Amino acid sequence: MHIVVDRRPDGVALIDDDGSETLVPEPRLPAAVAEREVEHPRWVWTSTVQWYPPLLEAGVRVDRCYDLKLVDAILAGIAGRAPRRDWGSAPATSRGDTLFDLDGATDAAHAISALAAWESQQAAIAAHGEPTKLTLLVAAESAGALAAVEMRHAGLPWDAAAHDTLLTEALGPRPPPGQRPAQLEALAHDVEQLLGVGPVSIDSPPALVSALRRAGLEVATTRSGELKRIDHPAMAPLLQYKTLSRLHTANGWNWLDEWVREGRFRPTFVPGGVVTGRWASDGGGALQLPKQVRPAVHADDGWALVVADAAQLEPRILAALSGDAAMATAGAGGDLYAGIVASGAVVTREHAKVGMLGAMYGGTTGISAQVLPRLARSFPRAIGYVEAAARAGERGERVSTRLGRTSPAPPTSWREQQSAAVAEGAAESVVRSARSAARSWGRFTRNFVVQGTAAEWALAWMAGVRRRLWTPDAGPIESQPHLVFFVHDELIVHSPVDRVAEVEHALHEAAIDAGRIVFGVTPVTFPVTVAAVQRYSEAK
DNA sequence: AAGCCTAGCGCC
DNA sequence: AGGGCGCTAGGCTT
Repeated sequence: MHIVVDRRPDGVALIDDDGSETLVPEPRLPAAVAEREVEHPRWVWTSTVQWYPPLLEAGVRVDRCYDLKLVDAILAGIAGRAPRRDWGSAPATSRGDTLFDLDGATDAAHAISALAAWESQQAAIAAHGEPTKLTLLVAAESAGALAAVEMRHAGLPWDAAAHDTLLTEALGPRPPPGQRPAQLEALAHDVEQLLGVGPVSIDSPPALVSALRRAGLEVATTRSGELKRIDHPAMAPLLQYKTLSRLHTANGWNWLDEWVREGRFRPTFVPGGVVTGRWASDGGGALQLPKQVRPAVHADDGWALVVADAAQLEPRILAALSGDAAMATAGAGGDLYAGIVASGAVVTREHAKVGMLGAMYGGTTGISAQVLPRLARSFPRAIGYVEAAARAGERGERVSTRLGRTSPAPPTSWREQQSAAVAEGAAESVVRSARSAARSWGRFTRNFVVQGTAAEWALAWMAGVRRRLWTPDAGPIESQPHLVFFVHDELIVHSPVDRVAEVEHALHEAAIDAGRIVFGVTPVTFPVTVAAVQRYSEAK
């Protein structure tokens, strides 16, 4: 038995094999939106990552969609709605042509209930104080989900032979399973000899700490930062061992075997996977691709990788969020940190950079803390904005991104800790640890507003690039310039060499659009650096 | 054996 | 006593 979902003038029909129909009310849309929807249908479905891959396999590219699960997660944060768990297995419905054959009455029931979810979500958005912004967020989140599935489908072009060569040059030939590569073996041997306290289980931090202490070195951990400050001949081979061991275990031959097939790395991107709205990845460590292995990311013959990076995205986001005209001016020249130096606020570009990063992360030590007062004098609105977000977090309040994604409420245990600290006769240690926890939550909310809004800008950018790259009736996605990689503020497009110029144009234009979409009229610019290369490592 | 935690390091 | 992640190995618990 099959049930076909079909759109009708008076609603959405679920048609059974025997011709019987169940009519579900058409979700209502504002007139202007409805008109646009007719020209550019937006598929409403429970989950893009669930439904889109088989469509792509079948050669179907979806232009726009509405992802019920992703929107549900956003709204659950805002309205205190309980996130829904039982989405069932059926897509909701199409808006436009028939897309799915649904199998059986159970799926039909799911389709009806998903339609109800759509209406409930629309009502929640309409009731929100900023429905227009929220609608943009929902559209951007859903467009990102389409791009995520498309990027996995196309895959990142990967030169496995080049990867093998760089591994062999660094580690020696690939060893049999269970054995250490020759270079790691040699370095481990050197470390043992130079420490002179017998055999050392170099891969076990506790064992390594005790060996170092036996050798008379006062260390608490085996972190490379701590080891670097120690003057001892064993430190050089030990630090090199750690670097190479990391390469071997995280992105070595095993990784290559598992993740690269037919010249493509196909990671699973997880839209909305991070609390701030950033993407996460699942498997392959896609968002932590080390610079060491980027020479293996290689365009096909006759193609190029167009690598684009949003320059100093987060401080620019902060400037726009806070309406800091002085910081907008500092960023107008293309290098925001150089602009901060030119403003006279600080003396070096490095101070400008670590100062701004510290302001956005809540740094309290070092150069970052030293230059903060100077930045606060020159850019009071920008610095004031993150300070206010931090204070709100310390009070247990929630904060919001530009388009309306909200930070989670602090856990109950946090609230109890705060209550205990203000109770009469609270021990000083209790007060101290509560204050520390409050500051910590404040650093989270401080960063949330910037990181989360930057994620919104990046989604809008990606959606604009995706739309510009696609030409209907010109073959499948992977035969045209197409997105292949995304990391927070960076995009890679795989493009035929003779179309690179238009791809570069698309990347620049979409960045300008993204600023307008997220912030409306703002003096803040969002420049992107673009480089067409053969290997990822040649960019930047 | 499987599941969970920690240390440590990679990325933005 | 600087935000957000994912992954691996070691080492513990169940």
